[in-house]
Amino acid sequence: MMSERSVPPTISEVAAEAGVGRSTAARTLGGYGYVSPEVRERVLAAAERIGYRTNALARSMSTGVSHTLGVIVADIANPFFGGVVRGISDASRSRGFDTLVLSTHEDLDEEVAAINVLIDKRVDGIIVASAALDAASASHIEQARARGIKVVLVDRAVPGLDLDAVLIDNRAAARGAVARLVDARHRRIGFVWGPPIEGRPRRRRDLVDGAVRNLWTDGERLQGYLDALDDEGIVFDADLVMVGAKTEEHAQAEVARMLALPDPPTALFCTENDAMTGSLRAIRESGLRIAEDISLIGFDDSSWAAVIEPPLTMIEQPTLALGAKAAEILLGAIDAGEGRSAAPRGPSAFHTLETRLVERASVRRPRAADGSARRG
Amino acid sequence: MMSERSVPPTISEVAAEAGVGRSTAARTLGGYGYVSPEVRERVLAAAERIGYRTNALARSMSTGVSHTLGVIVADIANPFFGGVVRGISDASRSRGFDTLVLSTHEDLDEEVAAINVLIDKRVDGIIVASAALDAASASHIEQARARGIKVVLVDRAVPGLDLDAVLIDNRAAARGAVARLVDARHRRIGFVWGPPIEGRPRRRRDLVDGAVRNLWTDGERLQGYLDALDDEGIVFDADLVMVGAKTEEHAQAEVARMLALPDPPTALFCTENDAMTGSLRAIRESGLRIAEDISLIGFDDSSWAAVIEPPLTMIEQPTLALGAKAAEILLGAIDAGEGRSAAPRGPSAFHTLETRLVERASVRRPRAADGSARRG
DNA sequence: TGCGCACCTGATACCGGTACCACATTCCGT
DNA sequence: ACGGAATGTGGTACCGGTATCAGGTGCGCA
Repeated sequence: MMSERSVPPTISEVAAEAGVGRSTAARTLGGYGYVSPEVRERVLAAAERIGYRTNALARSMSTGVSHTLGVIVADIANPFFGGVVRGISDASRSRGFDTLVLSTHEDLDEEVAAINVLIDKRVDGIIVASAALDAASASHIEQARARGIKVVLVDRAVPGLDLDAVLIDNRAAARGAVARLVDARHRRIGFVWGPPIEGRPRRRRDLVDGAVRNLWTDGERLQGYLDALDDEGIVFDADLVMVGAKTEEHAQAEVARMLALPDPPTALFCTENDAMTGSLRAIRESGLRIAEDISLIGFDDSSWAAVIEPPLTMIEQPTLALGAKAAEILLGAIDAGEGRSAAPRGPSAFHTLETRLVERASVRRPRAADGSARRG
Repeated sequence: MMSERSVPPTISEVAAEAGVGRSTAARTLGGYGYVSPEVRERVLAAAERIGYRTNALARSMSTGVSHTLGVIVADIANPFFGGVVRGISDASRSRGFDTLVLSTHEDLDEEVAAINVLIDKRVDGIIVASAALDAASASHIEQARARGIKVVLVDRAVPGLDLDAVLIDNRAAARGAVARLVDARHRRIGFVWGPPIEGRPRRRRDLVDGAVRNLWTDGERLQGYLDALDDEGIVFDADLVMVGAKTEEHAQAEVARMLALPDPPTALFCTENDAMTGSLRAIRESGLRIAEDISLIGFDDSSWAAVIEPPLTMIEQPTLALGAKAAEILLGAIDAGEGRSAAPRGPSAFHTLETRLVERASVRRPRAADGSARRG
């Protein structure tokens, strides 16, 4: 046990206590070099006695490695990122790495600041769910790389950046979900959580551009929705996609608007948790019943979705796995980079993890399908 | 912009580039001491040119402060802790501090390891939601304090430890919720998420001991339940409290058991999110309707609770504020401790934040109250 | 007995900053 | 013209580790 002092003991004090030289104590405690069994024993006992703990900062200083990973996400309070961070944290800790988590509130400037903090703290690698939309706006990431810090992207790719990325196939997942709706004979399908553009565009192109220009995942999901529509030869109707602020309140308003249309949607595809709750509110207000009157599929499964009445069909993302995989790749790159600076790095790639469409009971045939089906 | 090299430039290189001495460069870049305007300009330009960034590790080495806070929670993927961490993170970043987050999976050994990591990394302060139940099992926390690291507890107090703690009044919140149920004429109220003890104890004492011996918050909430019962002179029935594994599945099983009782509960108080979803599953299976057949109040409000049918009455915890407050107190203590080691520290205290009972529609009078009320 | 070689230990020069202090200017008042 | 303050700069000793290397000891073998 250590004494009452509030300044932690150093290796020199251990050496003094054990009656050996500083370097001998350092060798035992650091686990390198040669020390005779008796001396080792003596040093260890002394260290124990005065409560010695290695100063990781000092060690990092001389070795040049910090055994710390930086993680940058939009919002740590979002359960999706919570899962990702936990996956990263568990995977890296088992390899002896700690994680410094920074949350950017989906703001690119804060992301740049976060990268700088991580550079300053000399982290060995960075995992980032970047808000950058293209290589041009991702120079901060290149900065980090130029300093020898390995970077891997998670959840969101940055088109044009040659970096490993661990993702789900947002486009395919969306397409699959919408296809499921079409299979159930829906032809009027609302898309909730669209691009935050002003006014109501009529051309698909404007919509896609708007989405892509705002958040990578949203763009992909919108594309998937469009893909599914195209697959089935359903004509696109701009009135059925939400535009504007990405808030639960606005989602509710937009869904209410869609529901009031002369030819309202019979199904809704929600790309996000708050989009789903907003939709649910609008549906309740309108007096419609889920499944019977309107079908629903959402992104990001949660325990609640399974217990509400009726239970909701949802797309499940492997959050923990996303994080764990990103950490593995990053740690691998760090190990590889140890030997050489411009190591024989494999080509960077997208690592796509599987999503799962968890079918429950919120999808049913529309009451009055405009196609061949007739009222139930 | 910096060159292609992957080793970051140091202050000496900036000095060379600017044609000044190392200390002069250090003084300009570090913002201390005296430098003439022209030289300052020259140094700044040189730094900019070669892309210099201060090595925070080296700085921490000489100054002894790391401007980093350690945060230890049970599970970063749990939305409750997600909110707390975000509160901490936002509050401390605005004061120039970064946060190192460690997640312990509710395991005391991992918590001890986490504390050691933070000691090794020389964090300036630690915020911990400890799994320790008393001072005896919290020696790792004392260790950190003995080394001059300030510690504040969040979410959970550790009886016997003289430390600041930022909490909600779990007992009062539970009591209030149960009182609300009693007001609605319920007398058979189930308690979901009890102590993980084996067998079915009949005495209150055993239950409380079991709960307290497992997790501080759970013990408090159970006490609050008991308080409310006592207030209203309702006899305690051990059959109405869940015991055993704290999982959604087991909660479901226990609620199913209660519902099958000859005199089943007419209301349920759930102390946790998974307890609530487990209960909801059991209720659905039994064919009962929420509110009409069985009333419900749960802990930890979420957007889902507001949108399901009927919307659920829930206790809302101020997660962000809990984290922010803890960070403020810790940062304050760090500032104060700067001057003197055994500073004129105010007495440590419990800082209790308000919870709110968000009344929605899951509480109604029982169909056939055994007291004065009669079937609706 | 002497030599070489394992075996073991302590000095010492880093890492990249901070901070103190000595020293060199310049400028001013007297 | 000279002492001394004001101003500005560079030298250098830390912080607490790591890592290399020189050197001391004791042993075996010729």
